[in-house]
This record gives sequence, C-alpha cells and structure tokens, in this order.
Amino acid sequence: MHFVKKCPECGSINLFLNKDKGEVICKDCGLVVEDKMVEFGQEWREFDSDDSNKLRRTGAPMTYTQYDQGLGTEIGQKADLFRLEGKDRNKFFRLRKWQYRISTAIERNLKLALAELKGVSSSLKLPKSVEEEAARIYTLAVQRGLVRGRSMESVVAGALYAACRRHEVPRTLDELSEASGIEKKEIGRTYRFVTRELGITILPSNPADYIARFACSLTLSAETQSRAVEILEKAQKVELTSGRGPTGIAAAALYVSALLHGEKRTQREVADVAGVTEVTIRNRYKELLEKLNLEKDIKKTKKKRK
DNA sequence: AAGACGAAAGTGGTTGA
DNA sequence: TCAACAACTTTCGTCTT
Repeated sequence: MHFVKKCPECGSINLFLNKDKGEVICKDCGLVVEDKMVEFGQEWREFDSDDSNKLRRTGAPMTYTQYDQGLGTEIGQKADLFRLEGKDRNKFFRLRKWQYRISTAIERNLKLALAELKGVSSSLKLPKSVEEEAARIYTLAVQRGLVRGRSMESVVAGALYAACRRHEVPRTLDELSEASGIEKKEIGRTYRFVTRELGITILPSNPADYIARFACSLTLSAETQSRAVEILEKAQKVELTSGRGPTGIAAAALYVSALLHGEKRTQREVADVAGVTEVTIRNRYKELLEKLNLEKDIKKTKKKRK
C-alpha cells in the first residue's frame, strides 16, 4: 500500500484518512483516493444529499455504472421562497426550472450512455474495474458539460480509452473505434479533451503492455514473448522509445523476437494485429538492430536455419 | 510470387512564436 | 493563430528469397 499525496482528480493535498472505512478521501472533490487503481465502489460525497440516513449506506455498493446515484442539487426549498419577492422570486423559479431540466437531462443522458458503455466494454472484454473507471470519467464529463457539442458515443469511447490507459490494459484506438463505431480521430480528440478538462493524468502507455495481447493473436510462444519484453527494456534504456508510438515499438520488438526464435511472422501479419503499417515496423526494427547490436543474433539464427 | 526494403509525398497533431 | 516539425501512413518501385 502506498500513500498518495495528491488527489489525482483535483490535485488537492487536502486528503483525509477515514480509519473506519479504511479509505483516503479528498476533502476538496470528495474522491476516494485509491491506493491501487483497482478499486470498487468509489463514491463522491459531494453529490450526496445532506440526509444523514443516506450517509450510512447499506445494501449494494454504489457504482458508477448505474446512472442514478443521488446526482444533482435541488435549488430552493419552500421556506426560502417566502422571503423573496418580485424579480428575485421569478429569478428563483427560473433557476429552479433550469436546474430541474439540467439534472433530468443528465440522468437521461447517463442512462443511455452507461448502457452504451457496457456494450462496448463487453465487446472488448474489458475487466469490470476498467468499466467502472470509464463510467466514473463519463459521469464527471457529463456533469461538467463536456459532452455538449460532441456525440455521447464518442465521449463514452474516449472515457473507456482513458480508463484502459489508467489501468494499464491498453487497447488501441483502432480497437476502440471498431467496437464503438466511432472514428479513430474522433475518439482521440474527445479523449484528449476530456482528460485535459478533467485534469486526469495519464501515464504514457508502456509498449510492454501490448506485447501479451499481440503475441497471443499471433500465436507466439511464451519465450518469444518474454524475449520481446527484454528487448523492449533495453530499448527503453537507449531512449528508443520516447516520442514513438508505443504500438509500433511493441510490434517491432515482437517481430525481432519472433525472428530470433525461429517463429517468423511476416511484417504484414505483425503490423495488422498491432494496428500499424509495415513501414513503421521496418523503421523501428532498423533502429532496434542498430542500437542494440542484434545483427549478429539475427545472422546466427539465419545460419542455423540453413 | 510473396515478402522485405526504402524513398517520397501526404496526413493529423503538437509546439512555439 | 499560424508555421515548422516529428511521427506515422500510403503508395510505389526495386531487391531478395
């Protein structure tokens, strides 16, 4: 268990440890700060009503994959209204009407969106924790009005993509695109927008995270796989990886590794599963050979073959 | 004939003035 | 806001197996 010093959502250092529940809570935004990323049943206190009986919850844990979790605020209770007259009073009614409209709109939107999210998530076979995270992100996005001017689906896809990245189970934009039916560009755009607006920090994705999945769909042996990861590690040290697309690097490492183990796959095959072109693989491949002195190894295995 | 290689031109996104 | 820039793609011709 490591302790987080700053709230990942709002950056506040005003954290509060609730020993009874064993949770660390951000006092500013109400986020339950996770010690690991995989954490179920987070809750935003902020959005709860003040009812004390609601604070003690029983029953099923609250989850962001359900659309209604006590969202929204009611403006103006009866008592306040009697103190207002004329213009002020009208203003109050107007505000209340809008508040009502907005909150019901949010609920409707969430209901639809979360259904969509579940669909996409399950077609990508994503773990439940990622789905939760995505739902959380989406909920936040809706509340901040970030969906305006964007299609609901694209924001869902963006949220899912972000959630995948945070949980280090990366899917490529292509996969998300296929599963959601949203254009790659669009997902990327909303993804960037949403994460920036919400101040979500995303670690640059690690090429090694892709290896297992790519290797699997290429039916490569476990040795080849771990060799590829080794190559990746070396590549990181020589700073071959910074700035490049992680999928390209992963693909190249896998390609080299397959060659070394006599499990040759064509560049085309590798390129397809990694969602990059052969050219990119070639470039990365070339760089890998140069910087890591792998030429001899390749030649050796070639001779062996003969 | 298929795969590997490389050059050249084009695309979308980031950065810095 | 615009131009320069890097990474990546597309396309195509040539070489290798």
